[in-house]
Amino acid sequence: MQDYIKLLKQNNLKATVQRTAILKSINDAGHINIDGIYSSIRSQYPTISLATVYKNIVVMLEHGVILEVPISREKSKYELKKDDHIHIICKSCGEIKDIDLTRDKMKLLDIKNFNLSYAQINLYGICKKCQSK
Amino acid sequence: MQDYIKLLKQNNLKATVQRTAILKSINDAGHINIDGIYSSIRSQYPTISLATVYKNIVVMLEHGVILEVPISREKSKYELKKDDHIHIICKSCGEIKDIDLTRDKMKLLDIKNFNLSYAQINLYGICKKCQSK
DNA sequence: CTTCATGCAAATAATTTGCAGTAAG
DNA sequence: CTTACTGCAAATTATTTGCATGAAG
Repeated sequence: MQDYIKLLKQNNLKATVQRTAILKSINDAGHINIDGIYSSIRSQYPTISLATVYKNIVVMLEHGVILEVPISREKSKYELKKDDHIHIICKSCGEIKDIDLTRDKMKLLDIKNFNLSYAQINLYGICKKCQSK
Repeated sequence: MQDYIKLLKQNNLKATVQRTAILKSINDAGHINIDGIYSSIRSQYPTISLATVYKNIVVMLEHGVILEVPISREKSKYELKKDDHIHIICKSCGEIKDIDLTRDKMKLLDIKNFNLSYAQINLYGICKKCQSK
């Protein structure tokens, strides 16, 4: 829990009990959507409001504490910010597994056991035109 | 237009004027969200309803005619189904450019001119557990 | 003909906002 | 203290649904 407080302060955010609970929920799940976060926290903090979860997701995204994982035909999930990695997303159960991009030992087994139907590779940044604005 | 009719019939869908208009709108734009489709079609077919656009996006996704491009912090865009490719997405203007995965001549210039901040690589398929269900 | 799609209006779901009270630093 | 966060309720936005009519095959 101390780690989450540090993480928030490092990113210029007040460390409230709601925020640390959200980060814990995300970290425990790995990848989880808004409703999942809300219901997982409610058991511990029955008074937390859904609006608070929404507001904090926005602010933590803006401050780079978490990342959104937008998923075809589903509500976005969220993860703690970490090194670049590939998501393998099961279209049946929705489970998401991370494949780290450590060049020397990419987990080929996980990919081999996965019946791949399609890839979605998005690179985010600033295009040439916008760079010169 | 004839092409869109063929495309729809090949995928066991009735070729209505609304559907071909949606496909044309998507193809013209490359990548476009629901509202963009709706407003681009309205000038030609003022009577089309937003509900029809929604319904047809769903059915054309299910039949594999189009693909959803879910985007962090924005409404999903849609594209015609085509060979695998990478999206480079400008976080400033939202423009999406395709990078074809033709191994021999990947458009490196486009990537070089792009100020990359992060990559999002999602592989969709069926995980081992679900395969044996 | 028969089946399925359309457009409208209404229903539901998802997300955002305003504001008074409260906690963090 | 001062600023910013929370929770609630209300507002807004996004998406889905039901149904009578109309178009496609």
